[in-house]
Amino acid sequence: MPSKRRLNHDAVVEAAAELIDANPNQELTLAELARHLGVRTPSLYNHIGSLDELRQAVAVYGATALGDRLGNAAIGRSGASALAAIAWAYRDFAAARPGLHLATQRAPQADEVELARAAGVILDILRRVLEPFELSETEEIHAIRALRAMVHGFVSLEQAGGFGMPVDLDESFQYLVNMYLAHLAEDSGARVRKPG
Amino acid sequence: MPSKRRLNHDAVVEAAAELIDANPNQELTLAELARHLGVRTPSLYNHIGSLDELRQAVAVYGATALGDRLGNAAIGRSGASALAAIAWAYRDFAAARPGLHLATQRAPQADEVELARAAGVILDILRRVLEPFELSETEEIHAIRALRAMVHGFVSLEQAGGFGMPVDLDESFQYLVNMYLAHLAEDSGARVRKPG
DNA sequence: TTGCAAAACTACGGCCATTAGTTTATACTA
DNA sequence: TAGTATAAACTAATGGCCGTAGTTTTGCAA
Repeated sequence: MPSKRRLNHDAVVEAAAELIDANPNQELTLAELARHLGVRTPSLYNHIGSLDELRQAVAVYGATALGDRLGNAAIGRSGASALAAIAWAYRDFAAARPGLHLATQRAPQADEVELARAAGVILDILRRVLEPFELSETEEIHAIRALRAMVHGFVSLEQAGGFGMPVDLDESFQYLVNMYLAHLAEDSGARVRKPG
Repeated sequence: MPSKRRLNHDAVVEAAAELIDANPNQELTLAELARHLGVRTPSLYNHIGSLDELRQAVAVYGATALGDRLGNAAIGRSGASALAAIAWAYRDFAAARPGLHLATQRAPQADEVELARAAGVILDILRRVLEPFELSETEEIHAIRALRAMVHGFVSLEQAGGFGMPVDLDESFQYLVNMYLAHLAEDSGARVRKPG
């Protein structure tokens, strides 16, 4: 028997995240969320400004959760090992919270501040993990963009059911990660081997 | 002065594609499409079954257009040159028709037949272009998945505004393509160099 | 010229987001 | 412990959307 006065902003955002994880393909509605929370739709407006604002909050929530996971994955590792762990942690996150991962993609324009902060955390993690490879500033950005594109693309296609062939997806993902690490080792190794 | 009896299924689908290209971020509505076509919303139902069915038709239209572009890009090229041309053609397509590219992603479940056909065309193009590398069946699938993931991921992040750093995006894309081609050459080259 | 099929229309129902105004529960104060 | 203020719930209502039913109109074909 739920008493009144039990919701708050975070509880609504987390419930929305659960809802889209349960049904990643259909989009979030306030009506469905209210039903799920045992509340009338207008009551949600005591805690959120609008559906769009809620979507933004969910995106921030997802980006923060993702950053936590990636940061944890990198603890105690360095170099190629850390990069591989991060890549797999990203894929694990998307598998565990598919709706949240999707919601994090659709970038809203306004109120970028919080989302940018969450994205900045992830960027910092990647930068620190790439440090030992001693890339130039430009190369580092290329490398970060490449990693993000590869991992995000693979996971998105996988979740959309875009990979139909009967070959193990884990192996394909490992193939992709290996490609990235080999390229990085080659670039970095070439520089180390040719010091002056 | 538009006369009556001028719409048909293809015209509606193409108008929908134009509409989402003009506004890739907001989703397709029949009301807006009808306004754009100078027609009342129910009139559209003479040519489509439902909004969902229209979305599927737009996805098929987009996948077919993409397949055409990729096929054209590969004409007269082979090996690494063909792969690079295909990657760039994909990115060009997404830049030219951002809404159509997005619509092609969201894979509907039902009526997969037509979409599967369009996807099969693209798969065949990639397979034929990869032939000279003489990969095993499994390696070929890994290679196709990797290419799709990289290109799709880069383009998706680029269009979502996910790349904020001030470094040229063309160069980053080239970095990614080079990584792929180098990996492929190494694998293939290793096999050729070590024949027995 | 006339008839018919298809493509347009009007009218309507149901669901959704959102706003306005009201009631009620909880927490703080005395 | 009793009273009050605040905030969170509610009901009611609006306008937009998709989709259906039934009607009118158009353009082609006989």
